[in-house]
Amino acid sequence: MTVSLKDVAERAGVSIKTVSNVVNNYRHVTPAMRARVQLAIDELGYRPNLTARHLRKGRTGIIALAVPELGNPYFAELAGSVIDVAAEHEYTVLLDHTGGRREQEVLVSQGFRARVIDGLILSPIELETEDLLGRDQDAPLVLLGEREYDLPYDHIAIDNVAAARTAVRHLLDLGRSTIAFLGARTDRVNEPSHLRLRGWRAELKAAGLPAPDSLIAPTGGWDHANGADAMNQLLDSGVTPDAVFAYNDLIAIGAMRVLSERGLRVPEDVAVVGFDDITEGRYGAVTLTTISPDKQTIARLAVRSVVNRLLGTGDPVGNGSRELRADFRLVERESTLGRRRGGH
Amino acid sequence: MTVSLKDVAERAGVSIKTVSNVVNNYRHVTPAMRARVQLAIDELGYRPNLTARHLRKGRTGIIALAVPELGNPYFAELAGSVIDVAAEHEYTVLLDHTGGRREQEVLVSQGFRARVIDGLILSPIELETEDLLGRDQDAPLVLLGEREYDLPYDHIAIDNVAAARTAVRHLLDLGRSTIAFLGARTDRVNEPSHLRLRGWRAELKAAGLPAPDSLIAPTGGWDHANGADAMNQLLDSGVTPDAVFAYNDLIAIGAMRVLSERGLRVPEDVAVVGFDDITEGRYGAVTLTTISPDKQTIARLAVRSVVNRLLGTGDPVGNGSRELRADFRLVERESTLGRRRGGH
DNA sequence: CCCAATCTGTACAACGTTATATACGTTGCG
DNA sequence: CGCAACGTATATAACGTTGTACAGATTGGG
Repeated sequence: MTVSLKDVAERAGVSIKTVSNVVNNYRHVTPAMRARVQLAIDELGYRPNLTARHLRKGRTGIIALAVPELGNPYFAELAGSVIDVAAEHEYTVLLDHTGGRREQEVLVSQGFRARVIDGLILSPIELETEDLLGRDQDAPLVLLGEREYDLPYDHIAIDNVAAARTAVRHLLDLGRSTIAFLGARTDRVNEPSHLRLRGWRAELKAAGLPAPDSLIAPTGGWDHANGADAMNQLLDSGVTPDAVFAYNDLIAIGAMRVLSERGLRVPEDVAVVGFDDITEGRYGAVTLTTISPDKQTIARLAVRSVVNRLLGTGDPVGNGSRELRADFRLVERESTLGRRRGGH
Repeated sequence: MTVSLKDVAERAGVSIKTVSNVVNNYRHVTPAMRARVQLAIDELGYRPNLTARHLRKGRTGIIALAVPELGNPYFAELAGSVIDVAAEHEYTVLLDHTGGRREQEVLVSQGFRARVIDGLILSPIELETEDLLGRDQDAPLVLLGEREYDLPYDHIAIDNVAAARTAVRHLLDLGRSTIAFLGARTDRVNEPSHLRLRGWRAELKAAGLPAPDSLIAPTGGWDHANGADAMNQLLDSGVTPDAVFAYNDLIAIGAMRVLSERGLRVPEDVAVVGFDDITEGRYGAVTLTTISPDKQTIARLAVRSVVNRLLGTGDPVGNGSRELRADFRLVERESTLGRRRGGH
């Protein structure tokens, strides 16, 4: 059923290796010979067995991408970009999601279906530095996102502190002064690593405003429901901010729903800024002002980092870690500016 | 660096095959021997090379899932489910997206990184029957979604006609009579395969109402922007429906945004029903009534179909095609019922 | 106590590919 | 003309695993 090099070789009356040479476009093959072999290949419909090739070469041509949750459009969109960029480099993407659970993240970082992948792009949530210390995988690892590690792996992210400050500044410029933060981590010890929260604090301080904990609404997760819960909790606690900066767009949108339910207008009563720039934010009843990370660049940097390490090119210091930065920009929409007259 | 059966065998002072037997839990291995080998395995930190195993066994343990667009939350959520179910069966998922382009779909169906995958789950948009006729892949193929093919492959979907009729009936029950359809295909010849449109027509007819083409708004794609465009086009054409049934949730949400921009209230002026039940629909200013397909079941059926054919179990007629149906239900929310008093 | 049946472990080949070394022609140059 | 240098194709050995066939050890029944 399945046709191998051997079959083609027999048909063309040459050796197996010659067929292999033709398939791999090696030099030192006469055009006549090439044509003859190619004919046999076409006639038999030969296609290389990648498993065998990879066993021999020690590479599989597959890189894994592990994100917390595919249901979060940010990660789904990012995954789409990674798949496309990987394809440009002739790599295929094996996708996994960790649910943001440390246990799963460790599992993935340690081996992930051992040795079937050449490299790994991981977007961790709960993973800790020590989880990666004992890693003896030869497959290159690239880390994505907000977390910071002092480890010899490339890390790709936007400048989260600067981005958060930009968002808060935008709200300050609009004359808001009581700016809540929605979506802080509560389950981790090293809260300092929460860069967006740090940016929120820094910008408020720079403006001479207080940044009390009462304005911080923690969440257990990062989706609509968590945003709604956090907003309710904040309002129930007696605090009524005139602006909200959310950890991500899903939380922001969940919060906006609650504001609407409680009769508060966005942005007149409460202005809202999110983070991620997912498509969803562009089509609500009130479109969402948000920080837009350059997902294309993030995907490109991540794939390139893995591929370069595999090829041994690029960074001469093969083991050093690098901080690779992607751009971001503030996209101003109705949740802070209000709806422009004239409709569409 | 990488430790193989050979290394373990040398350390334990046994043959390679004995180590293999231990690894694979074969019977006829004395407990003493098993312990001795296991010790060596642990000491050296041996882990099987899956590439080699798969070359030998002819299976890779990887199934591919190809969806039109990961940016569409429906497919992202479905992909998440497929990954989970596949993991239960000890399969890993390789993910690709086709952009809904026929060319890509054909490519994927024909080989997709030839021979590296054991099976394929494909959700086609533009693919035609003849594209699959010449398929000589041995990897089992399962088709997902609305399209109908007369081909020897399992097909998994909900009853789209019935679902569409349920949605339209809901609108009729609310007293609406001018019900538009948003998101018809215009670029295909065999429009008859558009089951949701068929259901819309059938239910209107059953109610003794006309189903004129003027109430059908075609779209070029299936996202928010297409829905917004279609809604604008429909209203610009002078038609003002009192209800809209959209091909999917993204189109419905895009349409709702336009309705709001044009000063039409949902549901008072125009009631809206979507299709897919994506999370996004639960958190807008007006939550979306929608048809909710059982994604879990779809994922389960799809993976099982592939796995069963690989194992040769299940369906005794190995070549026959089967129509596997998943359930759906109508989820009634504010876009048809209005917002309940009392807020949250 | 012997022979057959069973249990335990081993040697070898194979999966399909590519790398290495080599054989055999051709050229090219002094 | 002779020898080096090169271009072209081949045979053989891996990559790491598992299936097959078999050898040696153990057991059981008569």
